[in-house]
Amino acid sequence: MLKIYNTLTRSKEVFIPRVAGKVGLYVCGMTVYDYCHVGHARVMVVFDTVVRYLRYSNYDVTYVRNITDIDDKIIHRANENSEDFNALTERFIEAMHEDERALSVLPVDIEPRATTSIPDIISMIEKLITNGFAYLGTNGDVFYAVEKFKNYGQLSGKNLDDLQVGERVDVDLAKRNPMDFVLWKMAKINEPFWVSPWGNGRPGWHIECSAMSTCCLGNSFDIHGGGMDLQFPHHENEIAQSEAATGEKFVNLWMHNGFVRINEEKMSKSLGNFFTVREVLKQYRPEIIRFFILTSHYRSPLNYSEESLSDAEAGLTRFYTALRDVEIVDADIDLEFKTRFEQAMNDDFNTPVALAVLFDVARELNKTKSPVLAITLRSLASVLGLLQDDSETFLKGTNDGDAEIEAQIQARIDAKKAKNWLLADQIRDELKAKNIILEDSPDGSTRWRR
RNA sequence: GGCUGCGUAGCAAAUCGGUUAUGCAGUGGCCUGCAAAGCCAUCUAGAGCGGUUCGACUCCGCUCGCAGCCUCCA
Repeated sequence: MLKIYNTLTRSKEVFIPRVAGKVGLYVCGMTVYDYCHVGHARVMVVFDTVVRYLRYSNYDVTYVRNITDIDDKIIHRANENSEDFNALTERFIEAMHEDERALSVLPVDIEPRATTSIPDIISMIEKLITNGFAYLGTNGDVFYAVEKFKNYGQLSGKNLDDLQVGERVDVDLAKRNPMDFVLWKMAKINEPFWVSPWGNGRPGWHIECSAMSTCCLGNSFDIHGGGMDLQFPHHENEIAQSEAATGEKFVNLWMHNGFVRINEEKMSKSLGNFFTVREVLKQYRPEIIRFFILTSHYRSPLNYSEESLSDAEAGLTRFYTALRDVEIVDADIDLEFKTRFEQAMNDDFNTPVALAVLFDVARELNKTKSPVLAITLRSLASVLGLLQDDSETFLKGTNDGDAEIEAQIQARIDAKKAKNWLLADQIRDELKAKNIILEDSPDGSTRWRR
């Protein structure tokens, strides 16, 4: 029985899909004006793992994750680069897909873009105006009137009266209420625009997600996810928009993942303290990043550090070492470990506990070399998107220079046969200086890893 | 000011009202020419103060500390 923590109720709930056996999942994706950083990688990996586990649990999942390909920052960056905004977003969408593939993130089912959803966005804004939830501001922008929506604040636990409006941001006098937010923004000179009943302009940020999610998944759907920082105002506003437009309950279950931190501080673009996925990939193999992300529960903070990454590498090495030399056969997996793994994942996708179960499998496997345990380890790990590589490939890395290493190892084997321990140890030390670790087998052969 | 969440051993990270989490590192042993890998054993816990309880790291309250949101943010 799968339980998931619902931000809306602040408790773990037994997951019951609207339609038996089917799950509609929408996750707020990236604004594509720069490379993805580790924080974005966390969203991708976490929800990829959620989807993998739901599918493993025999749910028919429709996974939608949008791309925000028009907004102020994109326009700004395109201007900085003297580049067409479409060219800019295309570049970063391609880069994002590359990062995802590297991290073994499976493609989403539907990847709607704001710029190709304009008619849906306009029609939702029209409904909001008709239903009395939106109005034309004095500057020509269309705004959502938050006080018209009686449950405003239900997700974030905020009360309109308690919010310190205007303390750090100037109040826009075009709005009736300072908390009102823009649905349609008039284009300034030289800005990209789309034609609408309210003039040439572009959609506000929040409305695109309401339009795209309901278009792809229906007025009501099962799970909506995203980073913690989107809880307010983004997701709060999505609820207000969608429910005011459709008159139906928008989403049953809200999932929010925790931040990646650096030195106990949120990793973010605005703070400038971020590492892009491709930067980290220069130093660590992609599976290490994925493993690192899954060593922490998705709602907990995840502190990024060199030490955490090398710990992750050590952990993966242990797994791949255990899998080495064991024949992978087609067999039923060990029921006890399978049950423990599922219990962990059923408890709000508790990947740290699931990994602990896999480490227990690895210990047994090391003791017994049982093919059943090997297939158990590999198939359960595949639910987490891990351990699908060949052991030798992982342990040796992809660098070249292997022939030279093999030659030195042969020289050492000869030295060992001659009981020339001094030379044998010298060769081993030389290789160790190049981060090559040797392991002698009882049969006289030697193998190595990086 | 309002609202969230968190505080576990050297590091990372979970579970759980009473029984070994787990990984890395350390220590002792087995194995090895010596190592490495592996196996076995083992040392470091639960911010502080109260309360509930036969018993609390686990539930409740308060204090302190940290992070986040209230502005774009995954």
